Amino acid sequence: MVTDTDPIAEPRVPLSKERVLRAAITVADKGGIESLTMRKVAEELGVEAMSLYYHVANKDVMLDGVVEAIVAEIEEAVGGFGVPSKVVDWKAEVRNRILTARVVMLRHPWAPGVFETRTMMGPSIVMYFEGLLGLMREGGFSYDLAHHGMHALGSMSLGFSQELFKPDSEEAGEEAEEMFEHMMEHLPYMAGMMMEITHDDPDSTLGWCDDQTEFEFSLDLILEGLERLRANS
Amino acid sequence: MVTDTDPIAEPRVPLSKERVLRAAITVADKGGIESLTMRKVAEELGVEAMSLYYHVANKDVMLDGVVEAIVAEIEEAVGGFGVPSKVVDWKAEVRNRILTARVVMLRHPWAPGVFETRTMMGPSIVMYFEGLLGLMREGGFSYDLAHHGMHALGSMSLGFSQELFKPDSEEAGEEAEEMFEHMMEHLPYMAGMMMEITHDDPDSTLGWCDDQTEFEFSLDLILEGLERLRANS
DNA sequence: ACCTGAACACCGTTCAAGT
DNA sequence: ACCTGAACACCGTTCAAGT
Repeated sequence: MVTDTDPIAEPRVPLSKERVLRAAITVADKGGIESLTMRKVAEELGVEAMSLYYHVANKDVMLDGVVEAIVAEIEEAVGGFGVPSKVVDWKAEVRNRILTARVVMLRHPWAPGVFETRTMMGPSIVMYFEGLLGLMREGGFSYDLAHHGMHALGSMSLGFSQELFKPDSEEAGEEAEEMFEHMMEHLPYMAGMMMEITHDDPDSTLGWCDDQTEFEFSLDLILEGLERLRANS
Repeated sequence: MVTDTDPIAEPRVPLSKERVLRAAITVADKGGIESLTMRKVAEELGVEAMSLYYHVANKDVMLDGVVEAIVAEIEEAVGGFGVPSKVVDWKAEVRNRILTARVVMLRHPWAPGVFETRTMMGPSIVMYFEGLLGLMREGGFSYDLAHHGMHALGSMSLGFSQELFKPDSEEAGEEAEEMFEHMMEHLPYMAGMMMEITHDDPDSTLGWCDDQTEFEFSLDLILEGLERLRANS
């Protein structure tokens, strides 16, 4: 049996805000966002739910902390949010930073949903945007255009696009045959697109959308649009 | 007092899926998304919560229905999702359709959050995208480019941009003075942007971001990028 | 200083029962 | 066919109490 002095016993490391946030991320990584409850986080830590409230005021500030922790992961992945004094290729640097952020976000597929419910941005995210803004500024942008540009990038600046209606099942009920009949009749353009695109692609009809490909297409469309505006200003 | 035969009594119109969905939208319009509970919807209808389950299987399918109802509002606002056989200016038509959708979404500020939690798309949304796709196709797009384009538009195609961290309070706690000191020291680019942009603008520092202006800037950036790709293909 | 037990208000949902 | 009462499992959170 385990006592206080048992050398085999786990060290019984005390709780802390950091441990709570890490546990929250672990829980969400394992079970998705709907599993992220105070009680589950406590369980992950081997503690009662009420103990968490000593370290985080409530669930909302816990989620703020989780967002900050994810941004810290991004900071580590990109090697700091600093801005070199001379930026020769702003587009390449911004693109690289965003695609690196995306790698982190893909490790936490539930995170975009949490980011979007946050209303205030903590210091880490501010620093992230400060870095992006700095890259654009040193890359030759006016503040005004850079500001528009950050808005245009939107959630992409943090590496996610929040796809509307991920087509994992799409009309999953119907027979494929019947569904195709229906499409030919009522959705001529969708049907045409499906036929043309699946033509080149041996994957199933649902495999059209390579998220990474679409993300990079959209990102480059915006970055190139901004570069054009910058060059003509 | 009111009895069954009292002619003054309200007609006691029976429940229906449509009435439930309309009530749900009313509740969310009044109190925001967190007030949209089964019990509140029932209360809005003067009925017990459990009665709803006779008309909608559960809350999730109720939300699916709510999304469909909102898209129906969009359909009415744009005058149908049809595609003219000759499209002379795809950009203007797509732009107009999207900005009209935006007007509807602005009436329901809670709706974007609901849209983004939906996983399957119902028939109305499919028809909406069919219409957009048709406009692009008849406007001279290959299916492949149109497909990329729809992904690039993302949630903007339905009229919302889901701003990250709406800066309603942003560091609301600190004194303005102290905050400015802090910014000058640690956030040189943010501070510079703030100074340059607020310079032209008599509004408060937090009034930079006109959502409509930013939305249209982003939308036009993407539409013009797509037009360029279309013209060069 | 740090953690817990009991309790409260509020969810979504089931099910047997009413009309 | 349509609606309801009572009940259950599960939330976030408070508060007085333990160590």
